[in-house]
Amino acid sequence: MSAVNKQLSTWFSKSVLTWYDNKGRKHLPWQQDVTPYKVWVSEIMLQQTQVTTVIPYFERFMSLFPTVSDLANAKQDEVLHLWTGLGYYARARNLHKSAQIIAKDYNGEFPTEFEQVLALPGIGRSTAGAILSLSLGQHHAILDGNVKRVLTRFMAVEGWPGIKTVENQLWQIAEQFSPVKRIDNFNQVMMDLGAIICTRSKPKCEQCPLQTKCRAYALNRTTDFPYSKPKKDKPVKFVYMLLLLSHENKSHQVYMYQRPQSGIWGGLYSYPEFSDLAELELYLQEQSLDLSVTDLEFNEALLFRHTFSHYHLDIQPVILPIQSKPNVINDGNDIWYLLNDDAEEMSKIGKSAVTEKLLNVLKAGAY
DNA sequence: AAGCCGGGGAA
DNA sequence: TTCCCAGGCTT
Repeated sequence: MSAVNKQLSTWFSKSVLTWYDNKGRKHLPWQQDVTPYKVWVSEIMLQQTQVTTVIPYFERFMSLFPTVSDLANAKQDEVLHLWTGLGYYARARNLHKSAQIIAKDYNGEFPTEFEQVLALPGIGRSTAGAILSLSLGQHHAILDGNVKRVLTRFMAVEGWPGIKTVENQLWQIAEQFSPVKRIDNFNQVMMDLGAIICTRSKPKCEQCPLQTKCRAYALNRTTDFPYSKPKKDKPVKFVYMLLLLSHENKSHQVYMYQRPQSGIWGGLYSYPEFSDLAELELYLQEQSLDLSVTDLEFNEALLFRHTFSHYHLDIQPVILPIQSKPNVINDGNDIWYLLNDDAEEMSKIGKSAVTEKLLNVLKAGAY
């Protein structure tokens, strides 16, 4: 394992810190009146999610939950509701869970020991380092997607960073490049460089403060790094989604149930799913709806594909208007969701983007 | 080490 | 279409 030359390390940090002073980002919402809480929330939201997407979510979140205690006292549904559309909903559940731990074990004050922060659900090594360095100036390295890109290119690190040995190597380089002073600015500028200059495609090497000593640039192989993940074909899954529509008291309502905490869309409200028509038929019988699948007329034009990171999901919506609500399905863990626009604010529930899409289908169909 | 977990933007 | 993004957790 080759240690990084001391001179190179000094040159590296000095170069990027000068660039930070001139071009670094200093006006992001979570960079104003910095606190560990704000940095924490932003770091969680920014996991696998781009800055421009996060900003409006962050603003709403902070105005609803200004402190850790506010978050801890909130209902999980409120938190998931604010998270609707952001994805990776375990982040929201863990954020909420952590807030309650902080309220209970740390009197509502965000912990300041690395090990304590690392122990909170949803916070790994990089996020813990980011929170404590950016908000309190503690000396920890970070290794997110931006830093990985900058470092793999600068040092021409071969191999996919998902492999443990490569990742360990990157952590070592990250630590050796970290300056004793201005660790907060250093970590910030590493992310800035990765986001603004050392981009995935078409990196702006002409503007890069590291260009003269960048190995990938010298080799004319910038786009080789970081090595991409070996690809695998995504499997295709299929589901029917049942949109049970009730029309009562001049209002349209659709049946939704809360999904289990684990698995896809954990804790979010969604529609009943069926893998085949036999299953759907059985469900209708159980609900005493006096309907058979032969009565169903689903519009195949409504079929659409939703793609996850690891599989494709083909979704066939089945819209089924009914005269009166069956009293069998209501198990206390479900709701009849009002379709009126002004009713939306009343239902503070977490929904997936797919759910939102189907709600729009219903509204477009004048239901 | 590999799989799971979302959604959107870029190319 | 595919790929990746301020990753972490589970198996």
